[in-house]
Amino acid sequence: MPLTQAVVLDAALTLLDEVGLDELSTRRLATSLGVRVGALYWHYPSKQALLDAMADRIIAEAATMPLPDADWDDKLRALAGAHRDAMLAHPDGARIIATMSTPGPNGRSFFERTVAVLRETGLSTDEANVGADAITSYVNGFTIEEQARKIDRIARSDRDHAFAAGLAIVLNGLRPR
Amino acid sequence: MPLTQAVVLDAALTLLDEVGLDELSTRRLATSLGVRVGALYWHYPSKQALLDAMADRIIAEAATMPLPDADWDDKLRALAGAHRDAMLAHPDGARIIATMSTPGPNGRSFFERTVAVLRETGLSTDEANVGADAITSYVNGFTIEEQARKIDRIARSDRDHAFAAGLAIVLNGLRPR
DNA sequence: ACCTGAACACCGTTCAAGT
DNA sequence: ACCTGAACACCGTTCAAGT
Repeated sequence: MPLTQAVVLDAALTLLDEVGLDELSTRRLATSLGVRVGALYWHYPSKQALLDAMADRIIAEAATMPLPDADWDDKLRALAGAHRDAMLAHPDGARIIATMSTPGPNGRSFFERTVAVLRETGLSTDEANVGADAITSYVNGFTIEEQARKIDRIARSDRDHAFAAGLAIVLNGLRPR
Repeated sequence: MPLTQAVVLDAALTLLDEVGLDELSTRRLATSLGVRVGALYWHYPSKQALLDAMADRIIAEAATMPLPDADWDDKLRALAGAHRDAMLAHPDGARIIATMSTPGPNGRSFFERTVAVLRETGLSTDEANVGADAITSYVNGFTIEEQARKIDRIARSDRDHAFAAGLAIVLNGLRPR
């Protein structure tokens, strides 16, 4: 059967999990699929386009995760935690998100979910966008640093605690008064 | 005269400014210095080691910038702004910081300056470290996103405003009560 | 429509040998 | 001490030609 975008994408994520981003070459990917390199370019116009698709797939889980029926801050904690977990689920996941050229549909819908929760607290659209930007920037910044430099050097539970403590500061800054 | 680490580093930053990170190869760098590729490996053990040195040089300006004689939040705004400006001063500056394998002396001393300001507000060492982590993560996350995707698509003044608004949320979360 | 074959123009790194 | 020459083992991308 012929290749499809979805098959190439799945193989790319599998290869990422096996070898990491630095070893993820189009040629290795082609070999893993049993085709020649050139074949990939019929399905994706460039390696970056494939990386963009991988990035959007990585946040897909966070974008579709069910929200807890709880207070606004618990909802935001759940969203931010799912965002971080999605990136940590693959080697260099955060770096792939950080380097993507443009956010995909899952990335945008994840962001809109955060905006929606903030609107529930009484924020205007502009204020909610700023708030979602602050949370997203914090999560991305923390997780990129964490995944690039702390993995296997600091225990996961300690990193979870540090993440929660910083998030608490951001959420505290968003608390309605 | 023979090459030195400093000369190689300066040439690498110049080349970065000219062609960006994706075109910054050891071979182009060697050509710009008038030597063969192998010569670089006498001064730096790997390209990543050179990128780490570039990262630490990029934050150097923020690490040595004089602090305003003002309130704690104005000091933190000055530090965070200098941090962002330092990364924006070079193409892909934020990406180089995000991808560095380990923070250098300037990066660490910049972080310690942030911690010191937070301690002045009455926070414990642990609390100040969490706070500095939150601010740093926010600045890195915001600037990576900004530099990767918004440069030349959104006016600098609008990006400055968005940055300040998000930072205000983080600082608000750190306000002593 | 989808892929192969083969090329083009590159990479980062190593290391004996030169000076 | 510092660099050259030359190689090793790769890259991403393109595109005529095949099926």
